[in-house]
Amino acid sequence: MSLPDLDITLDFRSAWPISEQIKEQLRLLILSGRLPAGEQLWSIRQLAVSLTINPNTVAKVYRELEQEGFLTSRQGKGCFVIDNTGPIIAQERDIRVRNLGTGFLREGRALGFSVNDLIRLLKELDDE
Amino acid sequence: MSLPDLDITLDFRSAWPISEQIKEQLRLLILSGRLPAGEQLWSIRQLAVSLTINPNTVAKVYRELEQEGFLTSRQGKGCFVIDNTGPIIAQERDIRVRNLGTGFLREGRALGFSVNDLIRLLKELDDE
Amino acid sequence: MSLPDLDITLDFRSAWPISEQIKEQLRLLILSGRLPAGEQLWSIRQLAVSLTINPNTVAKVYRELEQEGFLTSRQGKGCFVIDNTGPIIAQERDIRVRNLGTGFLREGRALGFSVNDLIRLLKELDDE
Amino acid sequence: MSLPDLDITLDFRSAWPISEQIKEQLRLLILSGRLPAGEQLWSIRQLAVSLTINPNTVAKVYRELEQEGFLTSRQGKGCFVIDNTGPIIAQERDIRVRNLGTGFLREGRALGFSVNDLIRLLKELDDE
DNA sequence: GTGGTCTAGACCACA
DNA sequence: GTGGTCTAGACCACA
Repeated sequence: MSLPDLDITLDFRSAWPISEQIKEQLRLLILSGRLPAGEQLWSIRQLAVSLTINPNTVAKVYRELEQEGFLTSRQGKGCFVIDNTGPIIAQERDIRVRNLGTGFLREGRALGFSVNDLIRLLKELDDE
Repeated sequence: MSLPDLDITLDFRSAWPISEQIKEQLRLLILSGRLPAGEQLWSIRQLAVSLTINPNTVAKVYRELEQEGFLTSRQGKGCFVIDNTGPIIAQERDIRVRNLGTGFLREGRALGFSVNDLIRLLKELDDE
Repeated sequence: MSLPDLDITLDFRSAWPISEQIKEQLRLLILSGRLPAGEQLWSIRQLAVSLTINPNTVAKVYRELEQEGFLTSRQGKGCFVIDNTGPIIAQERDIRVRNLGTGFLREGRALGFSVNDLIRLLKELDDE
Repeated sequence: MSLPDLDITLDFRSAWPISEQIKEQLRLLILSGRLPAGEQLWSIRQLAVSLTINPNTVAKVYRELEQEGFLTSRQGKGCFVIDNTGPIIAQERDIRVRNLGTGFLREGRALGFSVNDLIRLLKELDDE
């Protein structure tokens, strides 16, 4: 299979369900373009084996991502990344990064840090 | 009750367990000092009613936060915020903000944004 | 349980999956108001027993209807019909009846019947 | 190929099996006479290519429609529409339109519409 | 082989 | 008791 390493990591001990963990990581891979538009995804069985989880769980993940519009599946053929180059995806990317930024700002402030503290931190983390 | 509005919001439809949602928000309120050291928390029943959830859930939350060292409970009196001005708390705050920053940086980059994009975004969000 | 007889009938031999059969009938019960707004639905286990199917199948049905906005579920409490008296539901009802009418008209014509034939048929069926 | 455009449309995302979707549309084309008696149908390969599905699926469809009496196949020559002008076909047409009407009436009523509402709707749709 | 549905049953979170 | 997640495994439709 020519798919790149998906680089999906699961925390089986987390309260966050593993299906949600996979969904979030796949969404990010698609939005970021690391999974190119039209690309065939790992088959349900392959991904299940490689993550050592049950095929049903992967099937649920794919079904829900299909409903959200991130991929399409076809009987007997496989699952494919939808076109992720359009303006809707670009907009979705913007929304996500803004949400992340807002969360970081809000929590950071709640912990007693100023915007400048947070910016300094980002630069510092970037240098590492 | 002299406690300020706790400003805890729950998403009942989320896959993230309600108890975890409450714990995370209480941790943040304590770390940030918005719940001052020594302050008495809402009683289990009060919080349960005000969040429209079962007292068992609140009891579990308090029990676990006590184990983590965020609260102490005194038989028959209630639960109280531990001293949140010490160096351990300060260190904990640093760890959390670094984790948040790392996450923001990682996800932001994955979505195709540079550190400078992210910093610009933080400034922009700060001005609003 | 005070729920009225749901009057859901399944055809286990159909190519149409039973989960889809249930979904369609529940949608209709909700849109028609026969399941009143806010009403608690049969529990997953109750409905599974009464239809002699697996609870997982009912859970899937409820989950998908929740995503479509027909009901909401709460951990440990149950599943509830959403407010079905609003204008959106009225509009949805209109859309559905128009689709049905269009389909009837199109297929009827394809079979060689005129609109008047179809109207006559409706009256005749109504008298029975 | 002199066959008219078959005008068969498939919904690959539907829970309704693709083979059933094709069968139903072919039945209607034959019953309606749009596929004239004795007419040669598309070859299995042609139809498969034009619908972007697997030849096995088309073969299965043709085999089942032959069993139902809608087609006949002649070794090495192809599939042909049976005579659709006889009384049996006329009767079949009647049964189908009655079923459609019954369904429209039942669902329409369930949604809160009267027979007169439905008749008015049919007239309105006919004018468009 | 690939996706989709369904059953059976364990286990957890919440009421 | 009630919903939610997950595993294990059968069986079907489609390629």
